[in-house]
Amino acid sequence: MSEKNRRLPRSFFTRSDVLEVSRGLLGKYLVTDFGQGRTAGRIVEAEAYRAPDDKACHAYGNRFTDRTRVMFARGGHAYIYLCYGIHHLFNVVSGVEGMAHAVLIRALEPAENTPLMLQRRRMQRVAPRLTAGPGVLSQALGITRKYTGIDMLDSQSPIWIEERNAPVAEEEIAASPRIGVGYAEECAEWEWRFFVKGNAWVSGG
DNA sequence: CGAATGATCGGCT
DNA sequence: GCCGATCATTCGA
Repeated sequence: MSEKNRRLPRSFFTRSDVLEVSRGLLGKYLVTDFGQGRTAGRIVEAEAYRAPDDKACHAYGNRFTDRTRVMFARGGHAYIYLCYGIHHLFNVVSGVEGMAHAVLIRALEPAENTPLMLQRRRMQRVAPRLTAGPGVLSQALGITRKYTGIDMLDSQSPIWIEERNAPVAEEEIAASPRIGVGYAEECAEWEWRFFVKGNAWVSGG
């Protein structure tokens, strides 16, 4: 790995403020390599989820089940689950062990190996629907829920996050309520969705 | 064990 | 803009 492309350290993920981790992930690169070619995208949209007080979080009230178990692991693990029976949604676990915080990655700007992404998406040409949206970006990068629970700081991990020196300035970041969490009562209003203003790859919502 | 419910997407009108 | 797909997970009986 070159000096410019370096994996984020554990300390990036174990910070206690999941909102800071969410904003900090904008401009970082999500990379996968399952042995059939590396694919990568620059993160341009992310949402924070935080137990125990956030009703939109799967671990609300610190609910501990087989599915939510990995959210309680220390920052840097991957939490991936199936949504609407079809879509695999990728989250970055944050906080120290015992804190069930996670960041849903909602959109990527394609950065590496778009031919393989197009093939996985069964698309002919590059367009926003290639990676704009949490379900489609997982498909483009080959991420499925069988990888939930992996530690992305493990050197053997096929999924990881790196810095490539393409930072996002604070003033480029906008916030809004999270998408699709209308059921979460007062938590639905919290502006915990962060995205790069004006970026063409941000999902419509 | 049965029933309800999604942190969505894409096709059709 | 609306609507159906499709299934793991969760909770209550």
